[in-house]
Amino acid sequence: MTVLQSPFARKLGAFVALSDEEMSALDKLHSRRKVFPAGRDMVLQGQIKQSAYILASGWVCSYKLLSDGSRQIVDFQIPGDFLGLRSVLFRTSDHNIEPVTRVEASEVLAKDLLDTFDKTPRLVTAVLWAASRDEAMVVEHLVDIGRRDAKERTAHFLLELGARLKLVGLGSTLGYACPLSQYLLADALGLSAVHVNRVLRELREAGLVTFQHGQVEIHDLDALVRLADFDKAYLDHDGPLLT
Amino acid sequence: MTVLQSPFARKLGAFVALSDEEMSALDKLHSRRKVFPAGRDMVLQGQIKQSAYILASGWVCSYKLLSDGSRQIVDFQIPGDFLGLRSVLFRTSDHNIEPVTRVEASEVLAKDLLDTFDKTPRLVTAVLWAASRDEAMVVEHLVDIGRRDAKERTAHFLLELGARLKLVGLGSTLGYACPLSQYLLADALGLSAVHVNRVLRELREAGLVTFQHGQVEIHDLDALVRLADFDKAYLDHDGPLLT
DNA sequence: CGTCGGGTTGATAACTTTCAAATTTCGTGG
DNA sequence: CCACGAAATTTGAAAGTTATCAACCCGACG
Repeated sequence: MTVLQSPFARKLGAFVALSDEEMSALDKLHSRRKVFPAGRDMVLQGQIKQSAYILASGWVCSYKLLSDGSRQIVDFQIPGDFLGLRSVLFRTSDHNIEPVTRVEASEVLAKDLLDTFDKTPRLVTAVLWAASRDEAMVVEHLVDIGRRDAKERTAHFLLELGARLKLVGLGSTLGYACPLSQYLLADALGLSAVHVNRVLRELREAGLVTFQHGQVEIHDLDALVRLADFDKAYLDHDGPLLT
Repeated sequence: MTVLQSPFARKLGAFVALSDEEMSALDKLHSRRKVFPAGRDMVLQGQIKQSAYILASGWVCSYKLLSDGSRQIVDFQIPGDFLGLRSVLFRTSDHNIEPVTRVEASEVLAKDLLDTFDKTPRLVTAVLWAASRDEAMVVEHLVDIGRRDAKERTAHFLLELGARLKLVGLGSTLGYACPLSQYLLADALGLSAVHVNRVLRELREAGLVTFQHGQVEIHDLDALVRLADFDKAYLDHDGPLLT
């Protein structure tokens, strides 16, 4: 067992107990380190032969554009997350990926990924698990937008982000650094930026949570959890299922 | 190559060219045929050790309940779809699955699934692909709810359902049989049933599409596609990527 | 010093829900 | 074949939520 695991390897290891060989196959995927400035898309909707990425630092968002110019952010990715799996598995990408901040990521070529799958098949199962966990998050996001009003929705979103960041050591129950603008938040929550602003004010004035100057501070976790009907079960999964 | 492939095998074959051995491993998963009456849940949120299912006939929906009693339907599954993968991969299910009609399905025990993965690893890749395709649908659903108004949303949903049914031979560009009530539609679209009713009337009166008596009839496909900003790219993927 | 991208606020308009009450459809037993 | 009750659909009116439009403020930055 390597001492210096990548966050990505650690995540997969949570589901499949990885051998040294599998671990080193994962390490090889990290060889093409790249840097992306904030704002310039890494992956484009409709484009073919895209790469995947393993995020080392920074935040990105994946989103879809509609023909009327509006956009929906599907998810944010944080360090340790795997991006663009669908861009590789399908011939053409069905979404865009944009760095929210400056980003460091390892590019994973489609061929390298498929080769790795071929040589170390248990890694496929691990990736399947990781993909399912991502899907669970998208599903929760769907529920959020479909059945919660703006206040509950925003609260839920901030809690989820906090829980995810905590898992990778980037936040605590008290708060976390959050580089998102209210516009990004709006596009993720399916609201207008103006309304997000009002909702954040309400949450702040109610003493629940503040989001200012790139910092989320959770002042009343219990009340927030209650308001948002937040259940983090879909995020944690203890101990490897496959040994 | 077997002549009588299951719809599920055919679907996986669209991504990975399957050997006879892999094909027969898939067939073995179909041995526990079961029947479920409409309305009684097959899988329950929070329950552990659930099975997965391969749907042979009938429709089911997967949904989440909120503490205030409202629910959000995440997706409908139609014959050939694989259900409850996440219930197996995670220890406990994060969603409910309810048959919309009488349903015939093959139960797939967690152990059998993982054994199959172990013995025929390429099937894992195929399942990963299928899961990614499902995720793409959930993502599109998310965009639908987040950024389209009720009319566009409903139109998009009816088109997507049609496209999916056409893929398995259960519908055409002209229409399809649809066993969903307006309540189910509402829970899927994040609307109230009353509003769904009004929107359906508008679509009908505009001469675009009718949904009555369990039958969806598409009267003006072009206009509907334009209204909904529908792009079925996320649904078709021609020819196996892995050979 | 001027511009520009956030953030903030108010007023108004648009969309959707909720509540309440018909009306229709459908399965079942007589 | 008909009657009946339950479930689904339909419609209107009123209330609530969120978007849009239009300013204004502020700090960063060239």
